[in-house]
Order: sequence, then C-alpha cells, then structure tokens
Amino acid sequence: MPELPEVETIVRELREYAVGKEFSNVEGDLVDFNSEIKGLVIKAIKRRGKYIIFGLSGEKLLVIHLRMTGCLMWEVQAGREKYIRAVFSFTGGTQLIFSDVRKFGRIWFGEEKKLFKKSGISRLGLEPLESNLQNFHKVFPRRGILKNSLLRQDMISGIGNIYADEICFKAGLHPSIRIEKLKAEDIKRLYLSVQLCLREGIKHCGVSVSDFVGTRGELGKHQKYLQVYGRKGDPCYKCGSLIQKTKTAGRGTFYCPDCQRTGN
DNA sequence: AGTCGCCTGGTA
DNA sequence: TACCAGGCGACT
Repeated sequence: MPELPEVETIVRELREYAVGKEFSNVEGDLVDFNSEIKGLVIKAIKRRGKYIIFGLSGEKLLVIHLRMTGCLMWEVQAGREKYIRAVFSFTGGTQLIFSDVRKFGRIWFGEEKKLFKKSGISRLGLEPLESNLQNFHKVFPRRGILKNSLLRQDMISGIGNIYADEICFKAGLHPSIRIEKLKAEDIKRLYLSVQLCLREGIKHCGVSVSDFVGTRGELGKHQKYLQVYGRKGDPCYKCGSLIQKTKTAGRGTFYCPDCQRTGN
C-alpha cells in the first residue's frame, strides 16, 4: 500500500538512476503505447499525491500509480516473475520492471493535459508537504468524519490508510470524530501531525508491512516507528492502554482509546 | 457517506 | 473455506 512517503522514496531513487535514460522498448499487458515512447528520454521525475510522473522529451508524460501492490524495480525479485505487468527497456540494456500482484496499478502515457484528466491527477487536492496552515485550513472540510476526510485525495493528496491512523493518533483525535467538533487549535495540530507523520515516513524510506520495497528491493524502516497501525491489542507507547481496531471508511482503523479524543 | 468491484495471497 | 488486506472509481 504505497502512500505518499513510499511513493516519494521510489521517486527519489528513480531520480538518481532513471533520469537521462532513453526508452528502447516497452511491453506488457498494461501498456498500449510501445511505438510512441521509443526514443523518448526521461527528463525529470516528479511525485504528485501517490502518482509518479515521468517528464519525457517531446512534451510527453509517463504516469504510474502503484495502487496497492505495484512495484517498480531494476531487477525482478525472486518470486515476483509471474506478476510482471510491464517492462521498460532503455538504450544500453537496463530495464525498469513494473510488477503488481493484485493488478490494481495503472500506467498512462501521453500529453499532459489529456493525461492529467484521464489519470485523475487533475482532481487531486493540496500537496501536503507543500502546504501551509492557511491553505490546509482552507481546503479541510467543515463537516464529516475525520479519517474519511484525510483519505480524500481531492482535499489533501497522498494520505492512505496507514498514515491516516498515525496522523489521528499524533493529533490526539479519534479517527471517527466529527469535524464539526474540532476547534481551530485541533486543525492546527492536525496540520502539524500530517507534516510530521509524512516526513518521518520519508525519512525512514517508507513502511514495509506487506508488499512495499524500493527499486532495488530494499525494505522501508518506518513500520518500526508506527504508533497504532497494526498494533491491535498491544499497549499504547504513550499511556499503556491497549490499541483498539475498528472499521472506519470501510478500512481497518487502529487507535488508542485513551489518547485520542472522540468528541463525546 | 456508504458500498461494491477490481484482484490475489495470506491467514484464521 | 471464508475472510481480510486497502487505493480508487463508480454507483446509489
């Protein structure tokens, strides 16, 4: 489940090794643009929310969303051979491989305007690490359930299930608290928690609890620092109460019953 | 705002 | 064998 920090980790690695490479071939059941991409050169690599955006020569873009189990790797890892969905070959012989067990991942190629619309990038909201308290406050919904709002990519892009729970814990707010009950100081704490949790995740090269690995197959380290996610029945690091698990927004939701305010 | 469908592997 | 994992779009 790559979220913003995991995608950022991949983008930083790609920037180091993929920029300047020229496509010589692309194949796989996920691509329908083989001939058009041949000969194009990777000029820049960006991240927007959970999307990876390759800026190519000829004003073309290659966009990849890893969704749940997508991986980009320079070499096929043992056991992942049967999940290869696309192979990007570069002049000189190196290859970038896209593997994806659950086939939710998506790849788009084309000209920016059309592609941003088709891929959903144009619907993305605030880029959290390029925001400030003022614009965070502005885009944050005035009503609804807190966790649902954090997961809305059209409000703030890049937060997924793991970081949503961690952000709520850090802010001392129950994931299902209603936003109507939040005061300005809560929104400020929420904003700071978003910054902190995402930056910590990036610092530790992401969370590897299921499928996430870097482009060389290396594991992230941030799973060791998670405060609530995946810790059902374990004592809270802050107060010792046992971490609970419920369902919010259709997803497994972890929280500390004593550190996180419900508003009731 | 809630639920389903897309997928497959891992686990109770 | 049934359920769970959860990103996202579509639908209600």
